[in-house]
Amino acid sequence: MSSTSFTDLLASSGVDFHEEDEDFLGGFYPEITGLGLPKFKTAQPPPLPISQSFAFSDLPDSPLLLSSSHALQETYVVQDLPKKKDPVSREFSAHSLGSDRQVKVPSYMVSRNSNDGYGWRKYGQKQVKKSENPRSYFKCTYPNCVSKKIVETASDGQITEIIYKGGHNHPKPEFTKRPSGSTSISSSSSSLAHGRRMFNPSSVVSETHDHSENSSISFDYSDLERKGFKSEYGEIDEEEEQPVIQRLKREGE
DNA sequence: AAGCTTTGACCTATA
DNA sequence: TTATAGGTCAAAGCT
Repeated sequence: MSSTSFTDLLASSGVDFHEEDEDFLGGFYPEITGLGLPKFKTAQPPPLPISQSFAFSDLPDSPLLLSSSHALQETYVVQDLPKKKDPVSREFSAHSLGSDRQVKVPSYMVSRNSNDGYGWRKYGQKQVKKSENPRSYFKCTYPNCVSKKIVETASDGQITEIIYKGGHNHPKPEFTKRPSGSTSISSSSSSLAHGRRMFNPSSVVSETHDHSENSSISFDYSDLERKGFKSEYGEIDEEEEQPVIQRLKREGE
């Protein structure tokens, strides 16, 4: 348990990226809140193109997480392991066990462009002290959507951490507004139109610190899952993520 | 022309 | 109360 890999977590959760997308949606219960800290095999990020394949939408729905009265701020973290220290452990002890809910997975579970199916607009970048890498701040471009994410990238372009804040109040757009995109984000958007696997923490909840919002959590999630997830998952473009996932599965064996 | 990124300045929370 | 760090704004330029 102490050395549970992310793949192990998935496996132990009955999750199969390939064949059980629906189960994955509803059955992914990462053991991050009490027992050991998931130790992902992130010692060295693979040099291959990162694929946004991890459906974060599952994480917040975990009863394990939501059962906690401390399910407050919606924050998900996707992080790659830095050189030495073990930020996963740090972060988990600092957040997952506390009031914040942060979930970390290897960066190779996330596309280089943080392609999660939504349109994001960068509104800022900052070099923070706690990390050697600059953070980029993104907002969801969907009208009235307050969802945000913070992406930390290493100098080599590798995403080392992604933090999601707030929730989308809308389903994942089928198409983005810039199919001809010229930037990294936009180019990622072009693949969004292919209906990639959604990465949608927000459809689950909106950013709130109010416990009463938990009611909306289940509502949003179930609603979206019924109406949108299945159809979206049904047309997943696995061109990138499958190899990654297979790799993960192999590593986890 | 619209929408995006960049980037320095400003605002705010926290110790 | 103040210093610092993190987060956001908004103008300018780019695609």
